[in-house]
Amino acid sequence: MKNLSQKCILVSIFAQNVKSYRLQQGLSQEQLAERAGVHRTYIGMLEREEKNVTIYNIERIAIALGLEAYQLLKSKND
Amino acid sequence: MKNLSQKCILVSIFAQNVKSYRLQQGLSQEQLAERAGVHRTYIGMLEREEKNVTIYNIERIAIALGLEAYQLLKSKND
DNA sequence: GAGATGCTAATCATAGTATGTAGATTCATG
DNA sequence: CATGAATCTACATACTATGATTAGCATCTC
Repeated sequence: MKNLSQKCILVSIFAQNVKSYRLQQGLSQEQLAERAGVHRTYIGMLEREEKNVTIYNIERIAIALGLEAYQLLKSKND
Repeated sequence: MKNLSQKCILVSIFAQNVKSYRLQQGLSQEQLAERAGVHRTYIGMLEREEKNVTIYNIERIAIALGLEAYQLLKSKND
C-alpha cells in the first residue's frame, strides 16, 4: 500500500488530522491505540499514510479522540 | 458483514447519506456506480449497510456526488 | 417488456492485526 | 559529562479476516 496518498487525498488528510489531534491531546501512538482498541503499530501506519482505513476504524479512532468522525476527514484549511 | 450497523453508527449514517444525496440528484444506483467507478451492486450493498467501506471508496463516491467526503459522514440532524 | 434494486455466491486483493528490530529522544544518576 | 534505562516511533514482514469486484437471478414497479 505504498504511494496511497497519490491516489487518495483523504488518506493524507485523515493521517494529518489523527496525528495533529493526538499530539494536541498529548497522547502517544500507543495510548491512542489502546483507547481505540487497535494495535500500537496500526496508528503509526495510518499516520504514515500506509493504510486504506475503513469507516469502522475511523469511528473508533474518532471516539478515542473525543471527536465526531467527520472532523477527521475535514481539511483544516477550509 | 451482517448487522454491521449495530456495531458502527457511521456505516448507517454513510448509507443514508449516499442514498439521500443520490436520489436528490435523480441518479440510479447504476448511474452513481458508473460515475464513481465501482460496480452497480456495490452501491446497493453500501446503501443496505452491508459493507465496511474504506476511505478511498468514500472519496470516490463523494466526488461522484459532487460533495466533500466529510459530508457523507455527517448526520443530517446536527 | 423495461428499468431499477435486492440478494447470493464466488474470487481476488488487501485491510486488520501482530511480532520483532532499530533508531531517536528524554531523563535520571553516578 | 557519560551511560544506561525507559519511552516513542519507524519499519519490515507475515498471517488471516474481510473489503472490493463481478456474475447471475429474483422481485417489484411502471
